[in-house]
Amino acid sequence: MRPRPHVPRATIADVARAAGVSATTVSHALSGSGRVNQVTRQRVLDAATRLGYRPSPRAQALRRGRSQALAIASSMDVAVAGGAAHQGFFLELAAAAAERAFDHRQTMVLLPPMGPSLPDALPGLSVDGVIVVEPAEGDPIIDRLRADAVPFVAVGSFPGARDDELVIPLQTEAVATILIEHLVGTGSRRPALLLGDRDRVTYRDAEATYRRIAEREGWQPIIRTVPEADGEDGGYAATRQLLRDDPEVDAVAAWVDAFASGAVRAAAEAGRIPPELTVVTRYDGPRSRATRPPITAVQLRLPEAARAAVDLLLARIAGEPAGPVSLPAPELVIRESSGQHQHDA
Amino acid sequence: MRPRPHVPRATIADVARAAGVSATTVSHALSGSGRVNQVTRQRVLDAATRLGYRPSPRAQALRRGRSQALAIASSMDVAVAGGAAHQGFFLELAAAAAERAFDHRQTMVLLPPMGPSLPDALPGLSVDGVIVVEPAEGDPIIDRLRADAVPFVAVGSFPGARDDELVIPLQTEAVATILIEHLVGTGSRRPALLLGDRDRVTYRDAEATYRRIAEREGWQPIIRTVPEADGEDGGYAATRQLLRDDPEVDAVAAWVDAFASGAVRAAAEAGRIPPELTVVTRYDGPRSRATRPPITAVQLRLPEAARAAVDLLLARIAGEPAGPVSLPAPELVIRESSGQHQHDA
DNA sequence: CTGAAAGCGCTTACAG
DNA sequence: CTGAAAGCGCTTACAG
Repeated sequence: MRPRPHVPRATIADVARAAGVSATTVSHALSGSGRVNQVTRQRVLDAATRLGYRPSPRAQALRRGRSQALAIASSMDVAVAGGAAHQGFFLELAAAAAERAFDHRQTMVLLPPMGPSLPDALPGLSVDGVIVVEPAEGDPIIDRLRADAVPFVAVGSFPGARDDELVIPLQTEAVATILIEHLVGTGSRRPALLLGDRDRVTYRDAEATYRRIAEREGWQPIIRTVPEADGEDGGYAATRQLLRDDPEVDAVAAWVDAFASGAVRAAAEAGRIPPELTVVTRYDGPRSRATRPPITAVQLRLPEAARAAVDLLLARIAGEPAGPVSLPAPELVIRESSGQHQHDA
Repeated sequence: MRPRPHVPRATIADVARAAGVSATTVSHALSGSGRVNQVTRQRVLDAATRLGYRPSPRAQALRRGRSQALAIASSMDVAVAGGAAHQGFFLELAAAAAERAFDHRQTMVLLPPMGPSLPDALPGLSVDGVIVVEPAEGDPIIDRLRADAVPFVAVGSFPGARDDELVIPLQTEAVATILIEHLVGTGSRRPALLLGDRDRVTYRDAEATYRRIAEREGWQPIIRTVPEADGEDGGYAATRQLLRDDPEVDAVAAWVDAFASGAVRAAAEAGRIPPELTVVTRYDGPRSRATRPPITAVQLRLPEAARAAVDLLLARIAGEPAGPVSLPAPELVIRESSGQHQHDA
């Protein structure tokens, strides 16, 4: 029972010797490829079991040119995607993607949040494809992947995507509409929009939707840009300034959840609590729930998106055509940061 | 500028040819090992740059017998560690571990939460070592790792750990003491303890600490066991039963955060809200913060633990002696689920 | 300082 | 049905 420690793993040659056949036959018998006599096959199987043989994944990877591994990377700055809390959007996707990959007998490599050395590290990875979360315009990760011709799929559309590149849309237009219409519904007359300073499709869609509805409602558009790298503090600073510049502002749609936490803090400091000033954000995650008061946000269906990303990427790697992706519709989750308005209405 | 697509990656042979030297010399020049003439080295470097050469990680892995990859696995059941939310304890560790691994030029494989097929998949992984989160008695992951002689480090002590096995203690005694003494401080006279149904060191320590303090305080020990696989619903059911059996119970220390959410729900249903019935849990994570009311818990210093785990594991793989690990002390985070008592006291 | 050769452990035409 | 041989792309004694 007790396996001998420090004994090197059995190789295919060991099994071949034990079964009295060639390595070729062992390979065929174990993989099911090629014709092998039933009796021979059984002999090989027995020998393999007896020796506790497991094909070396390293050798298989080299020989096949496949690592049976995928990676997932976020192109968001650490302050937004990682940082102290290490929770949220990216990890929710990563966990679901890892599970799905495992079901496909693939491994999922968790890459750290975007930093200067991340793109350079990509070519050294032993993976067959990469999932890129919300790439931006001129994303260095995308550039690198393209240059090295490694298959990838983006979660979230991105500016400059080519026709043959795979994208799982995060329905950002629908999400933006839900959120901004919610502001309309809560009676806001002067809502501001807080976006990150990169060119991302989610920001574009948010802005377009906001402007469209603003025009319809007769709002004067108020849009501020926050450096993504500043995270929560950036949202705080921008909101503080906003409220000083224009005390009439009665709502803040902070697109990034970290910004929203900062916005809530700045609002509280200015004595502007929920019924008087509403804060909403795009992603309903640990952060929107943990902030006091909790922040109204949208259920984005990230696990479904992650699973679709894995399936699509694997199909692409295998050279198979990929079917169209359809995700369940996003849903508004009303929390205290705007719930009061709701009741007032 | 624009790299040609579909052109296969340059190999060491291509570089050798371009530089007019042997592959051996290319290898030496690039790795810095062995003596290589400065002029020759430069020629090699130039050729490598020109061709965009990157050593194949697959070939290096096979040749060196190292994959430059680690994996992280949770031995907790899916209902506790993963499930719908996909957040929490395990992911907080995984994210910090991935960052640290990256700093060491290693890759981190995110394994899905424990399930029947997980242990069997282990030998097929191309990794040099594994981080196992909170193993239990007879843990199948540990068994497998031992059998295959793959280096591992446990985050959290575990029953049956051998002398030469690496462990990052999660200071469970200190944590248990902080939590139970907090119940004393809030004036609880009849606190119950909710543990999972596996044999884990954290449960052992919690129970021992609880019994010790109970004796000192003259409490009658009330301990219930919940199937880990039942997650939040298990905590709910156990607490409901508990309150029916003994309406005098005035506090529940639910060791697993999922149980604690269930406990809060059951308490609310029974009309027993915070000042009257306190709930505390071990891990201060997204779950304890997101539950209404938020739950008093302990800041466990998981990122520090994850970093120590990576460092230790890498040292072990390299055959280096590993220094002793010391983590910052855990700290109580008082939230509404017990905060009122605090004020009453 | 430089290179020919072996070998890491497989898989896959190819031949018999 | 079975096996000898080549080769995936490196690194590392070893020899010169």
